[in-house]
Amino acid sequence: MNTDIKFIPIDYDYFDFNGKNYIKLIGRDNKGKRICIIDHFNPYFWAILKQGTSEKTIQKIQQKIQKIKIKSSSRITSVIKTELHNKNYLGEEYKAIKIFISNYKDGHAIADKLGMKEIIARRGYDIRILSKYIIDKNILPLTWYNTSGEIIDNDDFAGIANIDVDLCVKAESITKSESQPSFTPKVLAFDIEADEFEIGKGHILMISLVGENMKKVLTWKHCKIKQDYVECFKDEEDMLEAFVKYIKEYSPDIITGYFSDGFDLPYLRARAIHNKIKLALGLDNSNVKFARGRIPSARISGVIHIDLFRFIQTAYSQYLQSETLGLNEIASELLGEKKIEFEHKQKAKRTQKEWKDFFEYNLQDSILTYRLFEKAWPDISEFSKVIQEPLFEVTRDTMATNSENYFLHNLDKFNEIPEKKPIHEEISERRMRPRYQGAFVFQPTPNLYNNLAIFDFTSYWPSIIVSFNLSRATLLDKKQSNSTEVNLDDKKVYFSKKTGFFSKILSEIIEKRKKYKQEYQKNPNPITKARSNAYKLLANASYGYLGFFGARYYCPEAGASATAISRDFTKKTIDLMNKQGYKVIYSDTDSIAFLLNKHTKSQVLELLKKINKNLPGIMELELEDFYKRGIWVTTRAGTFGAKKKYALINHKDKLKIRGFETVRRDWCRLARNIQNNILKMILEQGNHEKALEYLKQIIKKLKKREIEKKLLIIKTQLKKPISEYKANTPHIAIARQMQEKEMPVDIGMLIEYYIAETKDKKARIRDKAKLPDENIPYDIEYYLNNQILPAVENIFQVFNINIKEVIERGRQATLF
DNA sequence: GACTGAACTATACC
DNA sequence: ACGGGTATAGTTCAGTC
Repeated sequence: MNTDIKFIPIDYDYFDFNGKNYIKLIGRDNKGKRICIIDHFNPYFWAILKQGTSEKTIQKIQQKIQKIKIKSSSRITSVIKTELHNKNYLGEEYKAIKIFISNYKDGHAIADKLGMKEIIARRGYDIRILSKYIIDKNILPLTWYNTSGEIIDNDDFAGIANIDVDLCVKAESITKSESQPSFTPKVLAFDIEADEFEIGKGHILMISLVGENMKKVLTWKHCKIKQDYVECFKDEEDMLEAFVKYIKEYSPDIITGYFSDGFDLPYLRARAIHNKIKLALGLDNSNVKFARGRIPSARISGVIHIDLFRFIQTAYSQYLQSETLGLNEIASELLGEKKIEFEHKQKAKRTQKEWKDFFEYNLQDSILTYRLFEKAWPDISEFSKVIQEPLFEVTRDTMATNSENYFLHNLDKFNEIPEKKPIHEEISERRMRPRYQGAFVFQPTPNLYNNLAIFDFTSYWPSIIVSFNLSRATLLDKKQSNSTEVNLDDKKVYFSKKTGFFSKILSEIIEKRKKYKQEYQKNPNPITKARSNAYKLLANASYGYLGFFGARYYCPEAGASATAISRDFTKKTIDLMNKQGYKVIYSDTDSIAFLLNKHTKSQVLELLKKINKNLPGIMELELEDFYKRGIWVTTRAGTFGAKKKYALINHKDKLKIRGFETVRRDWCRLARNIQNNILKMILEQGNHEKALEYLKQIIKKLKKREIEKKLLIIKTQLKKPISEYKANTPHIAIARQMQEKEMPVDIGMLIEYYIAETKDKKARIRDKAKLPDENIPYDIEYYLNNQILPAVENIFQVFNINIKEVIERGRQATLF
């Protein structure tokens, strides 16, 4: 029976039937029904021919290729057909044979059989079949399609249709719909609590589930406690089975958790195995599968599992203020939610009241995850649509991979054959590469400055890459008549002036970013913002991509050229500004801070126009802001001005603090707060009087032991397994103590401690470091000399005040 | 045993 | 293994006097 439906693909999968590859799309129709579409797809790859190979030879090669067969236990893969095309590869024209094969899994094996000397490269066999399908058939995620085809039943394709959907169709035609109504997926958030931190070691005590019209906590513990959302089961096994049942009933498009790739789903799997039950969450009743990777990604067949932590880490973290990526902190920043403090105790110690709080806490985490998902959905879905990769992939891939995928999905417009991924030896070779020289940082003179402004280059790296056409394909072997020459430390490199596909795609990204940013400003909503943001992230990742060892279009020469060009422009602009009667006081990479020197704001804008007139290509300088005051200090050694460390106040009294201890999470709150307040007082008032008084008061309090302990806690991140540390630092000493006490210690955690007084005055700091709950008095001298004074010393030095002497004088004065 | 500089480590800036 | 380089700064640790 035939049918026509309007369908939106959400999940992409594939399967083999009779040795051939088929694509399985899961999504919804416009009435909200769950649909599965089976589509046929013939994977292919390219054999690139030596330029000048004769037609006759090519025909012979094609005939040879057509006879290739790969036999394995489960299938015979053959070449279905070959086609000859005129293609581009790294910007040059070639004849290339397009080789269609019956099963993509044997692509590598078939490519290995192409030893003919006329074939100079084999490409495209290392692209995932689902990406290839999307590129080739142009069936994009989260886009509506009019689909017609034959309804299939459970017996077809060896039962592939025997899954939990309303309708399964074997596609005959799939065409993009004219109307693209907005789509809201059905989402379920979940979170587990266990009595042991280590995966699988303890029991899962409870699981919360939150969706639209769904708020549940499933448990098998303390069932007497009456809470309407708590549902009680006989044991862990029953609870796990109910968890699976509820998810099936709810039938979500997306299941979301926070760190669920790394914790919740591995734990659930471990406990399911222990209880000898199947975690059959897939639409085909399959188990959760874990893909290889640094953090294994948990995949559920037919349902998109999204670990929000992973997406936030790659897409948001550089723009967030939060010091950790924990759910509570991120939710409080992104949603403005107040944090719920909850102390994780050993199970034996919990009171009835505490169990009640535990249930509520568990539910709250799913609520936060659900709301965070709603907030992130525009970004996640736009990312998927812009990059043209499925939701599962864009939420797991790093920015380098996302960028690369964007390029791969846009190569066809340039008739370009994709470059291959580097393999092991090449990767290790690339990783040995010495660093190339980076951007320019201006050596500031420490002082308090008045009346200044900052210019910065918009999208600096992308604009240089585009304007100078820097890329792998445009890098030339030698100087040509129409090439750009760039001087690097040890050599000269040349780039063609004929615009390459990399620059073209990147300039499109920048243009779209501009366009959607304007659209957002005209019509501010989460979708226009997300679209603009997706292009911004892609543009910003392009420069790092050039130097990344895993990149298909790896080109450190282009990266090094971009920085060489950047240094040139920044320095030239600084010179020009100084000659015009301004005084540049600082610069880092793409920004220039300068004194107005009696110039008016409109004169500054005129200067900006003048500079922009002479900038090449799409390079552009813009005004960041005008500032009332700014302070630069010396380094700790005190001999010269510190780079990457300054504080500014604009004309609306808004502070901008960079690099100071205030913004560093590995300093105690006390030192950070004092420094922040002192910077604020000095910048607001233009002098240090009030700040000095304030400092004296705090030091008095410190010496009288009136400072709360929570202000004295120092937090340091554990960045690798404890055993790999060569130095025995305070945070490692504490981490070891925590392990002995069987407290959870894991990579990525912030280790918290404070410095306590000891009898041995010369004891090492690590020997004085104590866990926060210990009751030994804090070490006054340490907090004074190693926290407070280092944080404020060079600020007062700007006013020629030696703060140590002032404190010492104060001490002697009290003696008299 | 005090001192010094290198090594190790963490974190920020753009 | 899962963008880049530049920069500051604390603590430990090994070598020197």
